[in-house]
Amino acid sequence: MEKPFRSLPISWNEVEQQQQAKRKPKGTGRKKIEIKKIEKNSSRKVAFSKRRKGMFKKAEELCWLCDAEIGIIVFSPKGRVYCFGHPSLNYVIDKFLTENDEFKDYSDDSDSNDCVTEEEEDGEEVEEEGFWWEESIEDLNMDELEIYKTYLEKFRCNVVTKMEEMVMRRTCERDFFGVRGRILLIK
Amino acid sequence: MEKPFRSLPISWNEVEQQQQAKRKPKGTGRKKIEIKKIEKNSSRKVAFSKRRKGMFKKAEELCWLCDAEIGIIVFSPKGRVYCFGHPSLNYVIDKFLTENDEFKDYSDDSDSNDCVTEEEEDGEEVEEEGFWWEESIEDLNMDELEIYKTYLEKFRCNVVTKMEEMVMRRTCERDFFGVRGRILLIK
DNA sequence: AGCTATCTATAAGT
DNA sequence: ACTTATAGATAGCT
Repeated sequence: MEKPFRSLPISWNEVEQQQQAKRKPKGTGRKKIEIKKIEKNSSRKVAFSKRRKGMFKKAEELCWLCDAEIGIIVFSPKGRVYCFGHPSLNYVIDKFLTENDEFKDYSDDSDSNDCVTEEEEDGEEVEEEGFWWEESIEDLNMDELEIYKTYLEKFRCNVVTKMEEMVMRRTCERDFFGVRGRILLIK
Repeated sequence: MEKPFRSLPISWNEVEQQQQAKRKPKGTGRKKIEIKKIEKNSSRKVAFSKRRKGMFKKAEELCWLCDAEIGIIVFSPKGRVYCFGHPSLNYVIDKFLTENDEFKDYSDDSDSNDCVTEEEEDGEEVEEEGFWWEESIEDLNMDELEIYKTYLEKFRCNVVTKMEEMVMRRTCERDFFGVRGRILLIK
């Protein structure tokens, strides 16, 4: 055991720093916890906030990395709701409920081709008009404006409802675009 | 620098182990990745599976630790659906939809400005009556409708901007109500 | 489906 | 809120 000191992969400086750090830790660091209800009120609130954000971030990353569609609804014990949705919560819920209703045939592909982006369906006629609210209303005539007004009513109703909810719950995380959809303006 | 060896917090054995480990790493270890769509098919599949499981675990822990109610729906790009629900997915969705549908009278406005900043643009007139989009447009005449249209243009422009931003970020968590403001309808 | 180095999330403490 | 040590998640291999 007569190795020369210089063979150590850790320098004296580093060792000193480590020892120094051990003497006066600025924080205690993360501890292992049991996964059971946190009884202390303040701790539970902090954990809820941190972990909720963490989970939503994970969801966002999963959407982005793997092109997934995700909807998340979280109710706190107090009943406050927090949501995440991509492309929108209502889109995901609708899709889920629809698929649940019509007994869709999920033939087992044994996971082999999952998470593979589906190519454009050729037969599907997709209107490329865009969203109705993206249309300019400058050129609309009175009749068209009337129709627009109808859509607007529905749209505004959703906005107001959403806004009141958000204000009440003091959260701005709620997906607003429940009214998202493509509607062709009749001309 | 004549410290005795025994003051080292790291033993020779540990040092040897570390050096040994460096010589023959059994894996390359985790690498930092950009959060954008994983183009390689196989990698995306694997990431989707791992991260989906990870997220569901996080959700489960959040439920247990903080007594939360959570529902999660995930669609893979292929269209396969994966769910999580506590106490059950249907319970959470029902609760969410019920709260969404029924119009609630929120009389407590003590905290109503928590997540929004009221801002006056360009010295515009500000009224305390309410939001212009809360007004019924049923009774507006042509001139008033014209004015409404002008506000709507601005409003819609904000909505479109926000939406594009959201699509860019692929998240619907963002606060949409940057456009909130009180504007008096001239009558 | 396992392994491990490394990155990331987060429990405690300030 | 901010910091920091550490538990936990996971990218790249096999």
